[in-house]
Amino acid sequence: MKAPIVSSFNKLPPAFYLRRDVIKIARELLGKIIVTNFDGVLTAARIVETEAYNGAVDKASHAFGNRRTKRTEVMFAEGGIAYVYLCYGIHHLFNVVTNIKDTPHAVLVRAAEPLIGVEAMMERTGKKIQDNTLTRGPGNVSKALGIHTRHTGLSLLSESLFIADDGFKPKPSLVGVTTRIGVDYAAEDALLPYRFIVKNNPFVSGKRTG
DNA sequence: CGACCGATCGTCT
DNA sequence: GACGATCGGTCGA
Repeated sequence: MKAPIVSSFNKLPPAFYLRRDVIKIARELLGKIIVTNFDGVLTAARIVETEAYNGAVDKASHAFGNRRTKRTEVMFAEGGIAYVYLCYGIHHLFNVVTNIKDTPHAVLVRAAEPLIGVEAMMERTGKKIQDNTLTRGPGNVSKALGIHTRHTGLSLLSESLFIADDGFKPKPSLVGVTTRIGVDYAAEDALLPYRFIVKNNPFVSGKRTG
């Protein structure tokens, strides 16, 4: 199979990530393409599910109350880099850091649709058959794309990891909004409508369909 | 279907 | 020393 021309992908510019409204950015990331090129292996997938984490005022955010630790420090940097952390000792969850320096906003990518490098994704995930679970759920997205905690802090304008816009946008009527998954501990903030999905897309995780 | 459970380890208390 | 922004398997209805 012929390798697609990656250079035709338009990287999202720094200005995309530097904006103040992380909710809006989370919605706009639907339809964008994550491209990774680690160790000469090219993979790409279109984002179909995201969650916004609204920094210091969001009880669900690791940076709630402006909590700075070694792990969360990258969220306080200028937008346009990756925040990757280990969840349950097993899963490497990929987030997009947004907003200006010292405002720790982030968008968790929860699901995507494979575009390039399906075979590599299957090898990385150990899946023997290609199905909707390949890039369904945040743990699987990272695993399939080869994203690891070692990549935390890496620029999203780098050659090995970036987010691209090919002009595709999901129809507004197909964008669903729900509460976030797995953040019950966040009390009233667990009720915020910060999760965005492409309706009817089989890669979307969870059961809340918006 | 839904409920439950084990895996596995860096991070923070 | 406890606990996850999870996943995949199993068990029972």
